[in-house]
Amino acid sequence: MPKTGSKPPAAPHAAVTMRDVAREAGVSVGTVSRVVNKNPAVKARIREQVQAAIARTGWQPNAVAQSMRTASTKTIGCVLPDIGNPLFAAIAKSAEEELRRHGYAFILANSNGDADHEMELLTLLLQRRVDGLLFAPSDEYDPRMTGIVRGTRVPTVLVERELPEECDHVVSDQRNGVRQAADHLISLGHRRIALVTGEPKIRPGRERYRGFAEAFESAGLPIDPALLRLESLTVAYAYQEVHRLMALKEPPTGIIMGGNMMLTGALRAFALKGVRVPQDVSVVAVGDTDLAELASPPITAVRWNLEAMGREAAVALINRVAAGGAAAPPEPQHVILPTEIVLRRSCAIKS
Amino acid sequence: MPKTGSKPPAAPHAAVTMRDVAREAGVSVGTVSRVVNKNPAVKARIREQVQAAIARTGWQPNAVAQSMRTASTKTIGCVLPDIGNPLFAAIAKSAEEELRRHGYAFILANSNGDADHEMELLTLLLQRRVDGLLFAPSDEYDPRMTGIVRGTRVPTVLVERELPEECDHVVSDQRNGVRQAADHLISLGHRRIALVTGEPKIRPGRERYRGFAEAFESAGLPIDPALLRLESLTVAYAYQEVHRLMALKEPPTGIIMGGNMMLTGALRAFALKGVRVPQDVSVVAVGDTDLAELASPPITAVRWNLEAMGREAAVALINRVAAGGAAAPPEPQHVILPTEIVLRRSCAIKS
DNA sequence: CTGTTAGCGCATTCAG
DNA sequence: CTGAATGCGCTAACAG
Repeated sequence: MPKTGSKPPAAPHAAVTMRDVAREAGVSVGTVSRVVNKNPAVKARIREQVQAAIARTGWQPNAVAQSMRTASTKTIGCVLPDIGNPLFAAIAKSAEEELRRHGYAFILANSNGDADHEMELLTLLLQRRVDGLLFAPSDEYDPRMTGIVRGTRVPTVLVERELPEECDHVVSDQRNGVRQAADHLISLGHRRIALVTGEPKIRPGRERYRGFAEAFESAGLPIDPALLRLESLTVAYAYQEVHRLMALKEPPTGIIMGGNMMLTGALRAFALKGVRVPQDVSVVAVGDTDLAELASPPITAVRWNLEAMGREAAVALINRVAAGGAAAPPEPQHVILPTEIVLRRSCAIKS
Repeated sequence: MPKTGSKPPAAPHAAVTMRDVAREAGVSVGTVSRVVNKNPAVKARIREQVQAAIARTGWQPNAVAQSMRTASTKTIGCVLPDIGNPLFAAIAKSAEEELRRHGYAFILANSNGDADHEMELLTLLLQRRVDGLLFAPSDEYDPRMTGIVRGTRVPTVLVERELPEECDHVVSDQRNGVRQAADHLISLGHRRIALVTGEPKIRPGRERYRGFAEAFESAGLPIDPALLRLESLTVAYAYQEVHRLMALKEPPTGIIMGGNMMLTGALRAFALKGVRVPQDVSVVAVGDTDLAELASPPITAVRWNLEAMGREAAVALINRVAAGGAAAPPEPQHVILPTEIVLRRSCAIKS
């Protein structure tokens, strides 16, 4: 078979490399590299030759080799408790979008709120040399976690969590949100108000309780500790504790569900027991969802901009990474997104 | 200052490498590599020395270099339409979990159902040399997409999509699900039944219509084309079309919302117009959600195991990747997960 | 303006 | 059983 002008498109898929392109174009690998990296110091004619050769060979740059050489992976690692929670799904989605617009890939991992597992994930991501970390730790006081975050040179941005001395963070103003929720119920005449939310080991747990306490304090009212359920953010916990709360001799007349998933548990408990909202109990959800909007009655809820959280976190990360430890402000940057309360029909005047 | 036995933990963070560990342990890099890779042909004593040196230096293997050398990234790329949709969030979550258990990292990207964007994402992931692809294309007939999938050597598993000749896939039996939904409404005496779902360019759109048609055919009933709305899976489309449907001179007496997000749109439309379920219209949702369960009345829904979808897809991928083009069955493997209908209180007998 | 070359950090021959 | 040497694919000096 006589040799024709152009070779077949490389061997049966023996991973075509830059060298193949160079040979095909009759130039050196350095020149191919320059064309790829848009170095302007390449003559137009040569550039075209190279581009043609790239097209002919079907070569695609090997990002692994590029990372090896440049010590930058253009990859962000993201560790969240649970992407199945619409809250984190929304944050991950908008963060991923913003990051990709800037050329970063997005490695996602779920910790399930398990600190041990979380350590493994962080280690894994660091070994993969991610350029930055988007992170919502399960326990802000875990010394292993703080050790890693402090020890690494990889820029880290926290979402809905804080390590104020160490990291940038993007959080929502849960304190004010719950404060408004409690104020609202108090203004309706409620005095026995329950708060069910997560532990103080993460920021939302602390801030929600704080907002709750502020509302009572400024109203000159005492908090009944029997109505505080501060142990978990899960649906199951919400279900169980609402159930118990409503079985009290003196049940609360108002309940604040301090967690995105928790309204589900509360509504399940109400359905089971035939509790009517708002006749039997007034409810405020923290975290607005389809369910809050479309339940009967629609549930008053505290909301904030999740899409902005992800985006802001991504922007913060990009700034840090781009600054490369250089021009970046040495002090951690903290952004706090506002919350607002959406009044619906789940809260009645205390009779 | 006299030299003490152990050096300071490397320079102020000059990325410690295997070479540093080797020097510290007084062995060669080859030996360090063997220890790390658990090569048994290393004397216990040396192994311990090396491990001590690793601990002392704080060295972490550089996964980028490993990938470069081994031509395997232990990374799976995942392109889904929208991680904000709980359906895909659940799939991504369980897939990620299974993959990580097998040592794979998980790069996630949202296509937003945009085919152009999708091409870029695929290209990006391929350049990053992912070991496999978990993918839900926006349009099964897009020739650019099929070209890439066919052309690459990277194993690809589709979820809720099919390219039966090219790829493994994991899908749910939407045809049967909608068939059951329609059968149910028909058995209740309904004849004017609307179906609102997505386009036939992706499997769920095709299969849902097929199940719908089967039910009518086997009941010997005609389909009124005016009640078919087959153009999109979005909340906005659901809202708009339900609105229009209920404004018809002869509105449907039953509606099947053929898409996970679509019940939200339907309930919004009902709320706005004061349409009562099931007095004014009976409703079946395809895709079970908190909203379907907890709405008033609770909505009859078709459901399937999302967690299994993600897991099965991950397993299929792992098998392909591990087989490395070798022992894997050459024919694509197809798994179809069953659906079931959950009867609730949203469907009434046609008066 | 383009070619040549030296590594990036590691796994893996091949010697010894 | 361990050390030395090679190269994965690419970028960035440096020469010319």
